[in-house]
Amino acid sequence: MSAPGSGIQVRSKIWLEIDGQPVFGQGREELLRLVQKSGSINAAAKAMGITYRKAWTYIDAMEKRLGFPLVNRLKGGSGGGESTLTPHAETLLEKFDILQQGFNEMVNRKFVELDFKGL
Amino acid sequence: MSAPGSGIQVRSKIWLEIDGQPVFGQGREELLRLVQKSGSINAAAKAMGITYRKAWTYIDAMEKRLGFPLVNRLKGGSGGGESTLTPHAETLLEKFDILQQGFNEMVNRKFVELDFKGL
DNA sequence: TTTTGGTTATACCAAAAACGCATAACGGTA
DNA sequence: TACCGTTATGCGTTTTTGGTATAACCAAAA
Repeated sequence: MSAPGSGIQVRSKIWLEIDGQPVFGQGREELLRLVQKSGSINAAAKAMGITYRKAWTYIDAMEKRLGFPLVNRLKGGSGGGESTLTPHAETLLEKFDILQQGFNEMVNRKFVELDFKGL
Repeated sequence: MSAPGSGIQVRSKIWLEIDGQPVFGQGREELLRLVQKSGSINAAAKAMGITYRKAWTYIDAMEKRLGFPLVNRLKGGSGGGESTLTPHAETLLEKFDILQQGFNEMVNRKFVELDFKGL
């Protein structure tokens, strides 16, 4: 058996909830950023390595729980369709990014200080 | 529909992983503390409002992944049996508690500063 | 020696959630 | 009108989770 504590690592996460239901977190942030960048839910899903179905479900759930749209969707057209972020979504991304900044680093620093590896 | 941002709240958590598998977090910390206090996995489960089955599964998974025992278990005997924490478990609880201290408060402060309610 | 009682341990079935494939709807463009 | 790539969704399958029932265990009491 390996030495106690080896390979152990700390992880942390922040997310938003409404009525105890998760509404926004790191994974969904990345998804929205990729939609913003690519103009397509489909392309964003591929970039994340998840199915379109899953990406769509995430976005749909977010919007239903928040009560306002995050993505403007267009079906058909020249490119087959496209998706852009609403101003609400942009604001959300901006604030969440600030909220998250530095937290992981801080946690990791404390983790090392406490010497979890040498339990 | 309600005003945007109303009812929204921030949540955060820290946990330990080995090979990407969760090994220790807030729920499991509480479970171990209750085992410590009551001397029984069964009593701890009841106090947390979960089934013995679930509590046992948590502890078993933690031990398997960590590679060392957290709970000394005794079957049978006068009280039917009993469970106590190993020194490793005590150390783990202590360190994790420090790691977690202040984290939630800090997140909440930043959340208010950013005015998520008024998205 | 036998029974009792409360705990640990596990097998097994049910319910729920996640997953992903298949298919329809859509509308510029050629 | 046919085509193409995207959005949208139904539905069966797989995986995960959960809970109930049951066995194993052993000190002490009967």
